[in-house]
Amino acid sequence: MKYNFNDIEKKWQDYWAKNETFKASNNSDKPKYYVLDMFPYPSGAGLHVGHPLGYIASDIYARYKRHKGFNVLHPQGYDSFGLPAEQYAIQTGQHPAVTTEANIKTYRRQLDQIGFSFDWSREVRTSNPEYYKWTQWIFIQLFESWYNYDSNKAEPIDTLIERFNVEGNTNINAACDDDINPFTAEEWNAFSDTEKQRILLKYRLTYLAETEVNWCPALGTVLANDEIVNGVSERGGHPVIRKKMTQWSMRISAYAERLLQGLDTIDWTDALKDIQKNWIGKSVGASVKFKVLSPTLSEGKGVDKVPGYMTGGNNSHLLIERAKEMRANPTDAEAALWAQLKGKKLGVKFRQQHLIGDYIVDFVCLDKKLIVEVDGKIHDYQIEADEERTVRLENDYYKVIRFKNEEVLGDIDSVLIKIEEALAQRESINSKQVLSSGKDLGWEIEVFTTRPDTIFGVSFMTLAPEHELVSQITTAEQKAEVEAYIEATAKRSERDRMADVKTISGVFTGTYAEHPFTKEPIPIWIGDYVLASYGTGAVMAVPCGDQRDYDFAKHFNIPIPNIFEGVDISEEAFASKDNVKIANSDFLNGLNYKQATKKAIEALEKIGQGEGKTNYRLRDAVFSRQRYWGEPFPVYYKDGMPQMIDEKHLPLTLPEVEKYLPTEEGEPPLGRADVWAWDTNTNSVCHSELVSESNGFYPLELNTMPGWAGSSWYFFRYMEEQSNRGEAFATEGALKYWENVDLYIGGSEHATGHLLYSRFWVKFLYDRGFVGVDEPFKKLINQGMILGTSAFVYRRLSYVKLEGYGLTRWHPIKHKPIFESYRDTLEVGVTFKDSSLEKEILDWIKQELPLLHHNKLIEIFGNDPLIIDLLNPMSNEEIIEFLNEKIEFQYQSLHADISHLKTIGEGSNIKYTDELIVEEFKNWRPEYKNAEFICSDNKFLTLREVEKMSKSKFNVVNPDEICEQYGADSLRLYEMFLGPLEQYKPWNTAGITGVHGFLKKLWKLYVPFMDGSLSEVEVEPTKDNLKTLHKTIKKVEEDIENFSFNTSVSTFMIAVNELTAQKCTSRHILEPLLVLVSPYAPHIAEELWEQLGHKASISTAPFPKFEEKYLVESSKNYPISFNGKMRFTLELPLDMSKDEIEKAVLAYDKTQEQLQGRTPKKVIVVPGKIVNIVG
RNA sequence: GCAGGAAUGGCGAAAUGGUAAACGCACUCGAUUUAGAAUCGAGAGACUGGGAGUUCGAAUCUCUCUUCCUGUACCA
Repeated sequence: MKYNFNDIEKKWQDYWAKNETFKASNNSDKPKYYVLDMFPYPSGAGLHVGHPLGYIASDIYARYKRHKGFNVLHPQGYDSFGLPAEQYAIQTGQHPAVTTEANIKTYRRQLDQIGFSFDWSREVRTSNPEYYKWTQWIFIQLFESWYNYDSNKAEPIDTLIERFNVEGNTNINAACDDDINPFTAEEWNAFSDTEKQRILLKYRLTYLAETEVNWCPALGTVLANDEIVNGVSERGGHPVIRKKMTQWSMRISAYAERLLQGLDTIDWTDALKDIQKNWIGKSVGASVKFKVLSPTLSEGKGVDKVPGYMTGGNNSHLLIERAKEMRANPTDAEAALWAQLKGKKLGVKFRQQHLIGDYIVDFVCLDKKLIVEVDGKIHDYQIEADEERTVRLENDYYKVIRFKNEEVLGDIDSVLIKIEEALAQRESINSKQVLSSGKDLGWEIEVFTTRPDTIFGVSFMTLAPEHELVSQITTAEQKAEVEAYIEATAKRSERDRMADVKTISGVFTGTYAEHPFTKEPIPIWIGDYVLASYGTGAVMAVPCGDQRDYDFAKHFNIPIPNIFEGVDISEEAFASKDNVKIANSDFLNGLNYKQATKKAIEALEKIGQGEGKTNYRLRDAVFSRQRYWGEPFPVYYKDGMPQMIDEKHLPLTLPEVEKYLPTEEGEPPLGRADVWAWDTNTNSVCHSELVSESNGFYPLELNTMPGWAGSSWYFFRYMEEQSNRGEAFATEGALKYWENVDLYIGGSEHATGHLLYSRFWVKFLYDRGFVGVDEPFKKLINQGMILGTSAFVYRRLSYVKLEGYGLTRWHPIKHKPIFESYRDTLEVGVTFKDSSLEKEILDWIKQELPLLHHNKLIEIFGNDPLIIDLLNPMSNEEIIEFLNEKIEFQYQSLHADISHLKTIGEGSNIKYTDELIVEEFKNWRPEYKNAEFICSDNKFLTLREVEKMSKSKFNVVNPDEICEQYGADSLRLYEMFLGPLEQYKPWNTAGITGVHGFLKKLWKLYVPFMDGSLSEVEVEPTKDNLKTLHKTIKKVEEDIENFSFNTSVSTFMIAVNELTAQKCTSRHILEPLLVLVSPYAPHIAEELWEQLGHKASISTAPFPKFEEKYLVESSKNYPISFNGKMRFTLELPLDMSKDEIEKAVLAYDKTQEQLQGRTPKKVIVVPGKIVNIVG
């Protein structure tokens, strides 16, 4: 009787599929249990051994729960919209639906072969129109909702409109855009429909807004913050730039507080909760307004007040004469334009030939910082190029628009319209002054602080260099320095700033703010340690309580007042909030952090210069993607305003396009669709060319939804049976029965994406009464990743090093690829010189160069004029001479596919070595065909390193082979046996024979039942049999409940070893044992269960009941320790009292031997555990 | 920098404050076998990263240092 795992596994997989063994019921007397795996994306590479880890764990749990009498929902499906299929479509022209379908087939085959107990009747795919109909429906609900902070939940937008109708918006406490203007009910009712829509958009939970987004040109799409890793795209590693675009956004920030609070109600790991907490980034504190003092008020500390129109720089005294001269002699175009601009003809004041910094601009509106330039004459006195000057001016927040002489003279009307448009987009400086209550200049700086208690410790303020007030408050004296600083910091990339956090830099603006309580002047600095994007872009610096402020103050010799009682701040700031009293702080003296914070906020509120405030780091989520393969928005545009398609006309299905690329105009791929407009007459999609608002044909939205749209609610869809899915995303009964996911297993990489967004959507659906739970996943476990061992080959690259123009440049030399066998002295990314290697390269170039060498040079060095123009005029000899000593080298490491490595052993013991099979590697890529391989000892070695298992790293191990060789049960057991579920572990098949051997041994225990060698008489279990069984039941049950699957595999091994030694043939032992094993190794369990004579599947057989009585012992082999060290053991009855044990132990020979006549000081007796003798 | 986690044989790992190293791989020897594989049996091997403390007793609790991993990035 051999254990034919392949046949057995096939047999039971077919049986389960045919009998729908794991189909969940929506009507059951059993308690419910919902086990879910994180939604897989069906990639073209199929499953590798890392993927099933979590699936096996959840499957064990699901099967265990069935044995425990639960009605288990354990579904699976596919997050089938996504980038890879689209990238593939762009490359090959294959429709993403086709490749996705093929990928799903592979996935399904592989999943089936591992024997998962999924209820496939409930499968969902996000790319199915019957599914995304409801994704679109949820989007519409979000659009039709606003967030009311008073009731603290989302409400239908109609309730907001009603309130606008009767009271305007001044009393509304809503999550909304920042730029809301107050209006009364009368004003609201007078607004046009379009205007009303525009305003409502600022309140809706999903809204259109111009946002700065992470644009990835290579992928042609926008990426979310969490899709960017180290400044490049997570998928593909392409560069990402900031770009302004009109996008759909989700007002997730409205839910920041509830997303944070909700974490306390769910059973997730602390690590995961911490990640979400950090991402939400709540800080409680106060917003404080500091009045900006005019320099004259600062009593000699500032400089004389400069009139607002004097915007010239330090050279004004020289330039002003030229400006006057130019005003007197305008060109025709300038004169014509000036006639139209002067005297506030456009509603704003323009000045002509005006000094801005060191420039003279043609026309400027200072209030709106708009400069109008008329080109066409030579500015002989002006050396800088116009472009550079524009950049400098725009750094100062001026907007520069240019016109040509001909434009002004030929069509002055359109020039004026353009100027008016530009003016309309500019904010007025004066309008800000109206809002403020500053004493003199009328400006205020608002800051956010988490430490309002330290307000008396403020000795300066720091603004981000990008802060809008900087250019306005900077005094003439400081102007040059401030401008230089802004320019310098603008050049520093984000990465530079990050890498270099130690350098302290900043500049004084020359202006002072007024302390709200002491009225002392506080110098205002700018510094790039303050981020424009967080809070208000300004901080009140408290150097004694904040290390960065402290460092800044030390560096620039700014006073550091100490406001903490009895704290030494001579070396560093005191940043703790605990155990300290405030001092030198007027009315806050003697208070602790909490009391002082409260009192300071009260005082600020009293004088109207601040209030308690909570800040969140969480930003609204961009929801648009410029992609084809995603859910279309159910949106068309009327008067530029988005309109929702009525839900009864959903789904709005994805149209066909001939190509999956953006259009020539840069529109998303849907812009290519011929049939992509909305006909409001028939409520259906119509030909794009028909668009005409008067006839009711409107353009449809061209963006599609991001990947997280479909995955934010799929767990509800599983609750509904296929047949009822038409009427709702899930019926009320189904939602009520299944509630939410009891156990969710997946990787921690989804911590800030999927897991946060789904919580947001669920809370929203809950608010609007569509679901009855406000958290999707009650318990969540992160499985660790299985790592692969990659192989790296080292490629030697050659460069020409040229110096000049103050820069060093390395020009790559394009010779055939050269690979070197790995040795530990090879370093990646470091350039070095080597004369013999250089000679080789020079010889090669010499040989390559023909007499007319221009084209060849381009072939070798690339078409870069910096080097080609340099070398081309030289003769061949001169070129070689010139290049001498200028060649440098560098190593680059590349992934080789591990299948190109030599193997040792065969069959089950096959192992990859470090050695590369050069011929296979050469044939892998056409560009390696002629590559040179430098071996050592006739071997070409790779560097093996453990990293994430991934197709792109060519280190994947496919589970198919394991299944074929050892069977799915062995794979399942082995993956669990590798170690704790959450741990990261490299894949190594070395131990798989161990678990496979265990299964064979298990099988052997049952052979007597199969080969007829067992007599018909039932064998009664022995005491030992029962002890082994019940010990195992207890341990396995505990282990599964604790998700400690590795230890239960050991427990099975121990049980089988013991039962084999006991020669157990009792059905009363072997039957329950199968049920214990069944969640882990279901195929063998089913087969043996059947062999024991059962007709029904083992899957719902009751889990054996643990009975303590079989483990009860009458005696215990007590470890006897002396001073905590165990010396020997002594068998004593368990019913002995403490005193009796002590007596018995002390009377024992060995005890006396150990004591050697000493009297023990103390004897510790823990009955049933241990005896410890001290002395 | 901050937050979280980890460190036990050659390897993966186990151990409610109570006999440290279970279980598996690899290794050695023996049996069976023409040989190998498979199977069976036997065996060798780590005193828990370093230091201190609490305790009758510490892998486990506290402090500290070292190394590694993960997350996050000047968050006011």
